[in-house]
Amino acid sequence: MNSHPIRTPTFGFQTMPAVIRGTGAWSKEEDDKLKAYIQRYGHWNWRQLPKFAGLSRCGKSCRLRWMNYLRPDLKHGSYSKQEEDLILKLYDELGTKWSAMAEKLPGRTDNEIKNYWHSYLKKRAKSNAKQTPAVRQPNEISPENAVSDSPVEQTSENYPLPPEQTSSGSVSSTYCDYAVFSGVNWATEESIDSFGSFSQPVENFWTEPFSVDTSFDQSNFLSSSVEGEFMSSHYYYYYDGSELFNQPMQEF
DNA sequence: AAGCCTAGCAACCGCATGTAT
DNA sequence: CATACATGCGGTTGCTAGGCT
Repeated sequence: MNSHPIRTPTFGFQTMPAVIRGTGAWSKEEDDKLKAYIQRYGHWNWRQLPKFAGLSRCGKSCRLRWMNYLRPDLKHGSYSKQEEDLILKLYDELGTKWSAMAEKLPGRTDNEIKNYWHSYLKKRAKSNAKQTPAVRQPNEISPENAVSDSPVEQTSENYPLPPEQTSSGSVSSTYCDYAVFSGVNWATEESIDSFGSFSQPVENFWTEPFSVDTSFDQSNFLSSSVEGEFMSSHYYYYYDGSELFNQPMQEF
């Protein structure tokens, strides 16, 4: 499938570029802008982000695009048998709590799981149900499944707390303040240098729309989904595979 | 070859929840 | 405590590609 067709439900295919329209399918250019911006500064405020990233999109749309498609830790492609079975099992336990399911399936998003369920697994579940008539209702917790012992389970309690709002910053951020998105490989000295100094991004960041800096090779940064971490002069950054956090240095 | 149908998937929408003021 | 704002979640829509007739 063409990954970025320009189309609009209202005006028809390719009548108006998405970058002008600000809705519809994302163009390669928009993806690059968003990806580069978040890698450089993090998603400190989704509502404001598109303005600074130079995108004609609403924050919600940017968030969705990042979460469901651009995040470097995402798996794309077909599901393994184990994943299918796990989704079926989780649906049995959780019902339509897609985000909760996504937590147990590293690299998969709630949207993706939901789509996969509706397009494929629902049928499989139905055929299974025919074979085994005594089917539990979704959300009904079975005794054998009541205790989650999934090795990939991680709750917010497992993470260090997100940063407090700093006295100098007027913007609160739940996850990452002007953070460079960090994964392994991308925390090399050269990588950090290519972004510029961490001690000075804030001023331009608040006042200038972001322009994509193509001087670094993004594919190198996106090639790894392994957890990683690095330090700036003031904050400690770490990436747990799905979220980026930072902590004031004194916390460590 | 052309038209129709359908599966798959990206994206949108509205509501719920969490957090700051 | 009330309100506003930001974010997250789940349901739904609509487009494309590919198979079928």
